[in-house]
Parts: sequence; C-alpha cells; structure tokens
Amino acid sequence: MQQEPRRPGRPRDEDLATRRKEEILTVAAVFFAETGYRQADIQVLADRIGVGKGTVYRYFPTKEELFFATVDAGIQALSNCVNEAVEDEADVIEHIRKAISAYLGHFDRHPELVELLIIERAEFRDREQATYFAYKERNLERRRVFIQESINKGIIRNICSNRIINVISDTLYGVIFTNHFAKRKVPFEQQAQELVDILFHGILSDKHRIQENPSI
Amino acid sequence: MQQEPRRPGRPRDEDLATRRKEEILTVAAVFFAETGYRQADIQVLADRIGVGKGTVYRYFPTKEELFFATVDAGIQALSNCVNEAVEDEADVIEHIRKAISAYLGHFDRHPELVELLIIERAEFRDREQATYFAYKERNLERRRVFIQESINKGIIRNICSNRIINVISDTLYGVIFTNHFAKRKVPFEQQAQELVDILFHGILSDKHRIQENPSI
Amino acid sequence: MQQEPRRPGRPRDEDLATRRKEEILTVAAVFFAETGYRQADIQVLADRIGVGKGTVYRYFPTKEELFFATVDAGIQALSNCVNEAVEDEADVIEHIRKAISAYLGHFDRHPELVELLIIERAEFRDREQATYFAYKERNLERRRVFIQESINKGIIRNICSNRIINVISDTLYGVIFTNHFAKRKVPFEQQAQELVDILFHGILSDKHRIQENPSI
Amino acid sequence: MQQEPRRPGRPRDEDLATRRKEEILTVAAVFFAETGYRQADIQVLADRIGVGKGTVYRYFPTKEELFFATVDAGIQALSNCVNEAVEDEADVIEHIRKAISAYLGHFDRHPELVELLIIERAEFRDREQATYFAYKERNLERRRVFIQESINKGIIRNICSNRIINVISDTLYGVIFTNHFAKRKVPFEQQAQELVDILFHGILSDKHRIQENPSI
DNA sequence: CATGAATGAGTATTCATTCAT
DNA sequence: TATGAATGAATACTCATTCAT
Repeated sequence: MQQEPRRPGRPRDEDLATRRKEEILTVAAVFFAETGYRQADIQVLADRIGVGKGTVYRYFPTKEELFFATVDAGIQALSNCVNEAVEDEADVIEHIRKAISAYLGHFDRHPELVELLIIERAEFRDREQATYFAYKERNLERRRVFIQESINKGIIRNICSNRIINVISDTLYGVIFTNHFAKRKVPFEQQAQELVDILFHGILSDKHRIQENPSI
Repeated sequence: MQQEPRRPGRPRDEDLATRRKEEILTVAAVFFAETGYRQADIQVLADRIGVGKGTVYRYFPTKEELFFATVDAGIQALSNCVNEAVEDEADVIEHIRKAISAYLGHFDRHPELVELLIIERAEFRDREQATYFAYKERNLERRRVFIQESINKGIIRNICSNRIINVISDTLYGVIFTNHFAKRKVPFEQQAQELVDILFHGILSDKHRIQENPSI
Repeated sequence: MQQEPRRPGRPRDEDLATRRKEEILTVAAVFFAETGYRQADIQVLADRIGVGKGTVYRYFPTKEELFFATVDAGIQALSNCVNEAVEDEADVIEHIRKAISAYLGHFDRHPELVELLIIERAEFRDREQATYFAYKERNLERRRVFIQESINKGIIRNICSNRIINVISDTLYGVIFTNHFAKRKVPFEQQAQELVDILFHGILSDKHRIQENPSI
Repeated sequence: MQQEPRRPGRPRDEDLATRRKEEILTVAAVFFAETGYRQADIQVLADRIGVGKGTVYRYFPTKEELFFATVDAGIQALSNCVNEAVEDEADVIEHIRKAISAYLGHFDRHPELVELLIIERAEFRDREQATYFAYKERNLERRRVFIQESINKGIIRNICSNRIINVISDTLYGVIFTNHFAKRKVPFEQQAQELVDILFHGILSDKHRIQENPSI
C-alpha cells in the first residue's frame, strides 16, 4: 500500500497521548480518593506523576473533566469486571453469586472507587445523574430480562423483577460503602456467599416460615 | 430541688441560647445539604437565618464544628425516631418492620440528612469514624441481643447475629442513598413492607428451596 | 420624631462605604492607567491603597466592575466639568470655546482618563458601546439643538448640525489622544483658542476663499 | 552584476521565507485586532494559519516582535497608500483632499489597523513612541514644507504651519477612531469631502465672518 | 452581646516559550 | 526545517475567621 508522504515536523504521537492519559487517570483516581475534590491541588497531582502542571491540563482541560474521567474509567472497569465474571454462566444462582462476588471483589481491589463515588455526589450534587447510576440504567433492561426468565423457570419467586433488582443492587451499594467506611475485612468471596444465602433464603427459620404458610 | 438564689443583673437567658443554636442547626443542615461544605459561605447562612455572621461564630466556633453539630443532630433525631417506633413492640417480625419503616420514613422526611452523610465522608475522610457509624456502634449490642433472642425463640435462622444485622443495615444504607440519588418515589411504608418480605423470605421460590433442601 | 430603637450590633456605616469606594476609585484610576488592565494586580492596588485585597473585593465584586467604575467616574467628572463651564453662556462662539477649553483642561488635569479610554477599548472590544460614546450619545440631542439654533441665528453655516458636531467632537477626541501620546505641552486655553479659530474660520486664506466664491 | 556561484545542496528559499512572513503578518493583524494582545494565543494563530506553533516562532522570535511587526506593516501600507494618492497632484486643495480621502479609505478597508493602534498603546504604554507617531514624524517635515508653500502662494491662511498640520492630523486621528468605535457607515469619499469643506472654510457663516472682520 | 468590616491564605487556569523528534 | 509536547510563571477570586464598634 502506498505510504502517505511523511508530513514535515514531529509527527503527532497518538499512542503517547493515550498512555499519558491513562497514566494521569490512574494516579488521579487515587489522588482524588485520598484528598477529596476541592482539596486536590493539580500541582501536587502533577508532582506525583512527575510531569508539569501544564501537562495535566494538556490532556484534561479542567479539573472537573479530569475528575469525571477518573470516575468514568472506574465505573467502566467495574462494569467490565462484572460482565466478564458472569459470561456463559447459565445456572441462575451461580450467575448471581458470581456477579455479586465480582462486584465486591472489584471494590475490594479498588477502594478508591468508593471514595470517588462519594466525592462525585458530594461535589456535583446538581448533576442530572451520577455516573454510577447512569451505568446502572444502561444495564437495567438486560438484568430485568434475566430475572424474569429465572422467575419463569420457577427458580425465583414471582415478585416484580424490578423490586428484586432494587433490593440486590441497593444492598450491594450499601455493602461497599459500609465495608469501606467501617473498614470491614471480610474476604469478598465469603461475603458474597453469605449475602447470596440471605438474599436467596431470607433470615426466617424454616419452622417459622412453615407456621406462617403451612401449605408448603 | 434547691433553687440557686437569683443573681443580680440581667440573667443569662439560657433558653435563648438553646433556641438560637437549634435555629442555626436547622437552617444549616439544609444549607449544607444544598450547597456542600466547601462552597457553603457562612455569610450566606447568616443571611438566611437573619443574623450577623459573628452571631453564628458565637454559637459555633468554627465552620467544621457547626457542620458536625448538624450531622450529630440529624443522626440523633434518626436514632430517636427509630427507637420510639419499636418501643414495646414484642413481636419480632413486627419489631423489625417498624424499625425499617421508621428509618426509611425519617430519611424520607429529611432528605438533607442523606446529603449530610455523603458530605461528611467526602470532606472529612480522615475522621476516625463517621457520625453515622459511631451511632450504629452504640446501638449494636442491643440489636445483637435482640436478634440472638429471636434466634433462640426459633423465629430467625440460626446464623451469626452480626451477619444478619449487617445485611439489614447495609441494605437500608444502600436503599436510602439510592432512593435519594435515583429520586425514587415509593411510599416508605410500602417500601419497608417489601424489604421485610424479601429479607425474611428470600427471593427463591418455595419449589426451588425444597429441591435444594428436601428435608423441610 | 420617634427614634427607631437602636438595633443590636455594629450599625452599618453607609458613609464609610462611600468614602472607601471613592478612595479605591481614585487610586485605581491612576493604577489602571499606569499598569494597564491585564497587568494590574489587585493585590498591588490594595497595597497602594493600604488595605487588604479582600477589602477591594468587598466594594467591587470583580476587577472588571472596578475598572468600569473608574471609567464611569472619570467620564462623569468630564461631563460635569464641561457642563458647568458653559452654564449661562449665551454667546455662541464663547459657548463653544468654553466647552472646548473645559474639555481639554479636564484631560490635561487627568491624563489617566485618556489611558482609561484606550484601555477600555483595547480590553473590552466586544462591549456594545464604550462608556465615552454612551455619554456622548446622552448629550447629543442637547448639542444638536444648540447648533441648530446657532444656524437659525445666522452665526453658524447652514450645514447639517450632526456633521458639525461630529467634526468638532472627532477633532477633540483626536486632540486629546495626540496631546497625550505625543506628549505635547501646549497650555490648554491656548490650544482651545487655536482650535476654535481654525474650526470657525477654516484654513483657507480670505483671498482664496473669495476667488472660490466671488459672491461674498 | 556577477552571480554568486551556485552553492551545493538545496538552496535556501528566500522567497518562501518572505511569503511565510507575509502570510503570518496578514493573519496575525486580524487575529490581534479581534482578540487583543494578551488574550491572543499563538497556538490559535498558528492553527488559523495552518502551521505549527514552532513555525511562527521561527519567523518571529517573540509574540511582542510579531505584534510590532503587524503594526509596522499596517502603518507602512497606510503611508504608501497616502503617498501614492497625492503623487503629482499640484493643486493644493485637491492634494489635501486626496490625502485625506486616501487615509480614510485605508482605515475603511483595514479596520483591524484601528484596533492595532489602540492595542499597541494599551499594552505598551511605556514605549518611547508608538509606531503611528514615529511614522508621522518621519513625514512631518515634508508636510510642513508643503503647507508653508501653500501659505506663500496665498492659498492657506498665514498661521503657523505646525498648527495647521496638527489640526488636520488630530482630526483625522479622531475621525478614524470614532468611525470605528461608533460604527459610522459614511462612504469615505463623502466624509473626506465634508471634512475638507469644514477644515477649509470653517463653520461660521459668511455673514458672521464679515461682521467679525469687516475689512474683507 | 451582636454585628459586619477587614483580612489574606489558598488554587484553577492560561499561554509564551523551549526543545526533542 | 517543522512540529507539537512539555513547562511553570503569573493572577483573579473566595471565604473562614478576627475584632473594633
């Protein structure tokens, strides 16, 4: 194939730009999580990365955009992580357990993401929709279908599928915050297992359950 | 009880001071929730209350102390609300349902408290323990005993009581955030009822539950 | 008359505010004229005045507003100066001479105003109308009437009054800039006299004028 | 004339350099006029021209030099324009009218030059002499001689020739600024004609002029 | 006691200029 | 030679806190 004649001057290096952006995002995520948004001085961030302040601004035109980019990247990684975990898992119960485990595992490995979610909400309370919830909405329909099929198969109780999704996702949301803030140290696989047990079977004893509903 | 002999001069008006503090706290809670911590200008707060800026500083020596006081007051009110709701309720299931309903109802009436919790964490991430979790810990033992007794009575499954408490409280924590951020508009009593149903019975169908454990 | 009961606290001192504003404006006019708009550091201005930077911002919320306020004040003073000079002067020629003399005298005493006009235009070229021209427009109709009357009296040539006003005001505008930039040192009364002479009689010799138009 | 023997290698393309410089100057003049000096980002200018930022710096070592070069070029063009217009025009009155018309016409076609003059003064008020006035001085003597000859011929009144030159040039200076700032739309030939009329004959009516000086 | 005038520490962002490629 | 990546100096503005009245 005919090569374009090389234009004069230093060629624009797309890869460099990508690498720089990623490097900045990685450091920035932890930095924002440690420091908060307001407190975070871009000069200090630049020092940490080992570049000039102007370089950071070269790749992210404002502090705000940089922050949102870190949140987006974090949420995207979470999303990928969960989706990969459940791929090809047909068994309903196992599917859900794997999803929960992946979700908890991701936040376990990336505690900074919990802080970022908090910070996003605290600093940008006027935003129409936080990144996390935007992402949730994009996955909602797929999950609703999955739950509905499980109901049709007779595995899940016949309750409104949205309610089920809400309980699970609210619980997980609460769990990651509480894990982080209360500095809980339960291994995430065990925690996933325990959550699944309670979410699936409830906390009532079988005895009491039968008293309530002797037809079983 | 022996009265202090009346001292000469204009008596210090303790009530006035208390009323002032309360008024400031009430307005400040909503103000911080709307504005965030950093952005919140004490001058603007003072204008809203209708006093001078110096007066606010007379009652709360720093902005930080004022903020923590609003959070404390909010959490205290939540605590009172829940405790009053369950008073004298012996029935285990009803006791838990009432507690959940009271908790959700309080945040429903005081959405600013959700913001305050977020803001506290976002701005003061170095604090040993957030107000909410400090309060939770103070109530923990009482709740653990309650659950353990319910287990002993055969009402609740024989799982570690802490796990049960954690699941419930994490779920609630997740629910109030999600209610607020996603602007859900379910009536809180109905939401409480639905949560109790799932937390107690789980999401599995009876059919599947029996397949898993035919001994029932 | 019944005195209002004194409100508690330090009373707001309106006079203080006015004096402060004036003090700031006076120093700021010269400061901007010396330094330019962009270069002018409010910290340095505050140092010159002998107050804190915050105090300047207390009275003028932005640098831009402060700048415009200095220009407004300068133009207002110019306007007053010219209007007072021509008050009660019925004689047309003397009236115009006095106006021109007052105008030139004001800029002679306030060379900073020339700079402010330049700076305003250079920095705020997108403004609908510069302060100077806005003020000119407000005086336009009165001047037009004055010229028209002089025409009717047979003192001024019967040319469109707007053209006459334009020539005079354009000339003056050009004169003050050139005086300032070329550092001319003609006494302003003399300069006014000379301008009036040429504007009134033109530069042609009487001989040539008659050759052109022998009917005179 | 002896040709230099051709040197080996690619010859330096002097023309290319000159063309580049001119292209940069042309775009820069409008750019500075639109944007102001401080705000003008060399990167943006380079983008407009379609070259890299470094290229601009290759031809003009600093932003300041680039700016002065645009002003110089503009003033030079003005000067040429006026000089060409009056070439071989012996009639005094027509000579002056042509000069004025050429001057106004040039600024009419190059409104950016008005802005450049303003900007130069606003940003570089410490310069010994603005470009415009330096150029004026270079033409001064020639013009003085021209006026003096016209006086000697009895066409122009016997007033100090400098005063006459000043009035004319100050008026023109004022006119171009006012045309530009007040967005006047008079055709420049007509405006020149009207100016010449008033400058030559003055604004007084013949009747009044004779009353003043009955000897005519 | 209540008030509000004064203060100045703290920080995002811009853009001329340099220089490796 | 042309380019554009990197740099950091420079500067407006906010707001907690103090303290004279």
